[in-house]
Amino acid sequence: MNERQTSSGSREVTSSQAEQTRTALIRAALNLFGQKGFDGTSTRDIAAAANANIGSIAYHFGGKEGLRLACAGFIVETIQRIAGPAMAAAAVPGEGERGEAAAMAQIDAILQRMVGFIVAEPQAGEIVQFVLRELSHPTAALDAIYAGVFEPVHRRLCAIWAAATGEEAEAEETRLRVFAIIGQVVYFRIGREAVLRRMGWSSIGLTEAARITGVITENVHAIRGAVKGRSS
Amino acid sequence: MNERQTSSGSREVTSSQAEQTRTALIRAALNLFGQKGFDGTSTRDIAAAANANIGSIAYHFGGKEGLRLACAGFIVETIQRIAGPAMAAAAVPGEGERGEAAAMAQIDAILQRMVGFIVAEPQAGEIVQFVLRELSHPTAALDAIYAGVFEPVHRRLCAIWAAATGEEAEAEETRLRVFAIIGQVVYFRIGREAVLRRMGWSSIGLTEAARITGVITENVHAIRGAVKGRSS
DNA sequence: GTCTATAGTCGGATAGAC
DNA sequence: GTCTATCCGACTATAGAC
Repeated sequence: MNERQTSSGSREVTSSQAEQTRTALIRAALNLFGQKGFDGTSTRDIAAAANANIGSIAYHFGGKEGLRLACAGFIVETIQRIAGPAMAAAAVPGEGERGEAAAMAQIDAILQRMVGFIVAEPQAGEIVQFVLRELSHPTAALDAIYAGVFEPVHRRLCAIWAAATGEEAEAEETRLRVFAIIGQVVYFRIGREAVLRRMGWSSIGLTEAARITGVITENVHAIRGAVKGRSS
Repeated sequence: MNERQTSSGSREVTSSQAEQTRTALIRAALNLFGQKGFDGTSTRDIAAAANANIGSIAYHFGGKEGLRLACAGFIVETIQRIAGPAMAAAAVPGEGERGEAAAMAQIDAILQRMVGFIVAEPQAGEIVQFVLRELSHPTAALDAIYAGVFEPVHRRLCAIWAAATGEEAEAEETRLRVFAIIGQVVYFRIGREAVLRRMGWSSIGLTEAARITGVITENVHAIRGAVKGRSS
């Protein structure tokens, strides 16, 4: 019932019963929202999946809507934890031939990670689905995700692309170009069902992801070559 | 709008009262399903938007689920009516330098139309949204759309791409490449909300669509150059 | 063919016991 | 903090009047 921290020494890692229920609810909700949509998911299902009771949703999040917002926060944290270090570590290289080559190498690495996470990672499915739904019907949850993920990642990619091509990082053309590159990756998740049928694949695992990465990488290098060649 | 034809001779295109209600329901449903999702839309709303009564849905389509399937059929008809002639008229050119150039010209034209329709056309919004939802959670409606739209269009594009590059039309690489190209276009609809915010646009109209088309066209030409250059 | 009334189900929220 | 019982509203589907 009333769980109290024993006063003996170090506190547990704040995984109180309350916190456990909270995260269990978020994970269950994220999973179900991604799978069946916000409207298609009942709070009863969420509570059942989280092994919690219905009332706890209202208690912890104020209601279903609050739970959605909490999911957005969880997504931002997750992505920042996964992609944050990789992005930050990849300092934008200086100018010159060597810098450009280094920038392209970074892009290659990022593309591979993006395909791996967005397209092939089964665990990411729920996150991607959730975000896609928010994109087509924005709520307050999208604001958090845009500010915490979309904007910084896109800005970062623009900077690296600029370093790889000599273009202006925040030029309209650069921003559009980066969107087009992201689109190549993302479509393999969104159109996954069509891709599977057309390719005769039963799923997108490591093998298939490698094929996709190969094609996209080749495309991006070709585009970079054209952009660079244009200015000289 | 709708031709009022007496049922003398011509097909069932006659707009009897029943047929009128039917199509009004489909259009309303497509709009609302695309906007708020299948689960998020009530039959009451659909009936109200179509100026029909609730019972008529059961009468004409057997229920909400049947209405979804009818929407899929409507989408297939619409797309085939719009894109069908353009696709069919564009016969795959022969081989040789001239044929390849002609194929690229066709691709340019198709890209422009695709961006115009998918990204900028406000009327297409509901169709695109509906299809996206089906893609992420396939029902019987997707089967109809895949067979009637996705498969033929993608196959056609592969053939044209093959004519433009000398590659094999049904090679795994070609199919993936075409998906990547489509992805560049589609993302500007899916990620529209993110694009708008990042670009500082308030909507995607003719001006913005032209910018997008410009970038994507340049990308595709660059990719084609790389693929062609590789084999020689 | 169209409309109304109603049956039957399910969802979100909440009050109150523990 | 957690759980149960319950209210109220909204939904789909259907039967039957017109």
